[in-house]
Amino acid sequence: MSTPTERKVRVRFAPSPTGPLHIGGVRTALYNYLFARQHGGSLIFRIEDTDSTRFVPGAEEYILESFRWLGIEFDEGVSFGGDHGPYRQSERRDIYKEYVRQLLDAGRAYIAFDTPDELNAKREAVPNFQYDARTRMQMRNSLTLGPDETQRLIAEGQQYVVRFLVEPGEEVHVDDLIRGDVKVMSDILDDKVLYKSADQLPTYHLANIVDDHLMEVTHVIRGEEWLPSAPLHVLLYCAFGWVDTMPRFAHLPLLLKPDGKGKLSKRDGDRLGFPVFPLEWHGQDGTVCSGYRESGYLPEAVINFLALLGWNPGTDEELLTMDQLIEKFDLAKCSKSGAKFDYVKGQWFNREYIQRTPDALLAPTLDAILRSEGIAQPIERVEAVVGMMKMKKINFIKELWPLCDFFFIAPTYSMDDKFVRKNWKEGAAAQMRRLADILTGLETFDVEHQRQAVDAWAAADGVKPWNAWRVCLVGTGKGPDMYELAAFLGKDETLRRMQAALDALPQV
RNA sequence: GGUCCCUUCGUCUAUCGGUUAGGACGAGAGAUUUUCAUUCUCUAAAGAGCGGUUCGAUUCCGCUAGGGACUACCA
Repeated sequence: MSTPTERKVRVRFAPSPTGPLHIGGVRTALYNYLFARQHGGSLIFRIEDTDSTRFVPGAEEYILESFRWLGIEFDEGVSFGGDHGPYRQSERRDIYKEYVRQLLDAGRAYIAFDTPDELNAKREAVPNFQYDARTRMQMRNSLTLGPDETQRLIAEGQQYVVRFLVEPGEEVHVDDLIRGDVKVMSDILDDKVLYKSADQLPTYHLANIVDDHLMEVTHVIRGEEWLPSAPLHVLLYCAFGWVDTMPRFAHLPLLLKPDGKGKLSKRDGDRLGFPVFPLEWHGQDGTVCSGYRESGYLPEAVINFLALLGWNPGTDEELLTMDQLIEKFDLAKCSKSGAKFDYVKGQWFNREYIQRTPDALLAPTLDAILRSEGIAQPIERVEAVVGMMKMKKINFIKELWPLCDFFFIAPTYSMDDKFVRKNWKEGAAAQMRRLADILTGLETFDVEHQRQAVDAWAAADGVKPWNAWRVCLVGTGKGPDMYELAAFLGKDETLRRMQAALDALPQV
């Protein structure tokens, strides 16, 4: 038999369709993707829907669309095909039944009839009650009832569960790629429920191990919240006799709340004003959760930001493309401690990516905003504005509108504006009249011709007309280089605004 | 309560026994500038505590403290 390291790398991301995909889940998927790509392996998309009561319609599609947007690609699984299917656990009932049977026959599991109510009562009555070697002989199960009575109850239609029989006194080792050798005594483990007769489905633990085995998964890369149940999973591999091909584990540090304590949760987004989901989510109860896409994040920025939360390449590089991440990613370099979710830095990543993205790709976003403001412009004009303005201090394209409205709407003039007061001083009106004359005389109204003419005059007369000119064209202290702005507005509009300013402002 | 994991600037982190403990975000200051920005320069800012091991510990070990996760017929 081959060892996991010799086998072709196969990893999986296996969410349960109970709602929108959490940003922590996105990071887990990303690490799996990077790992798979780096090793020329496969990434599998499996749906873990063994809890029929928590199924949420639309969640699966939402998850798929999120990964499409982010550029995380799967090789096989639900909606991708592959020869290890089906990849939806609810479609694998018969497979699980077979393996439950195996465990039962081997005496590694047993049938229990205790109802949820009975168990709750027990937990109330006995402090720290746990269904295990110390207590199982006091419960209603096949061990205490005997085979005949067990068969009779089943035939009678009593609901039951199958529990894993954990032998005490054993030291269980979880060999974790990030944390090293994690030891746990089997005594502290409880006899976990593996299968429920009520819906004919296994629980996570059983389905997970059976599927990972059958799908030939070589590495299980998942969140730290699974570390406590990892020993149980190891024991299951042992019980099935699959230790030789047991996957290697890597438990990732958790994403923590930016403030206070605890792991990042759904509600923190609304509370602190940043998305915790990749895409906007519309719940059935009418609630809407904001998404990174709709908030104006570029997928590359989200990927880069997430990749560095819990891992780093060991160098000072921070801006990394997906290809670079694939090349540099290393599970051994993952940190062990949880990372507070620093969304301010996430915004910085977005700013960096906006500045690196071609104007033509950014223009449609601004164009949509302009249209919502009732401004329709040829897309080339919008693109030009993006080009002039994207170096401003903005984290999102939507922040551009208040900074660039003057491109499309003639300003009003007021001495109440600090910038106007400061720059519409003695001689300003005369300067602007002279400037208007110069501009009027220009045959070609582009940046270079303006610069030549105006700079020559400014140098000869020793004047600095630019700020007063900005008052005329913008109305206040913002905007791009004056020549670029004037060229964009065109000669007519430029002169019109200058005249309007001269009419409206004091003749100083 | 029990079990496990974790602990370097406010935050994300580098350091794999010997460093002026480095970088980034954020903050502050300055320079440049045709406004706002950009860019550039600089500043403040950290090894939880206590014991060991060692010639030498941020680094290895132990204890304490703190944080986190798990403790369902949920994943």
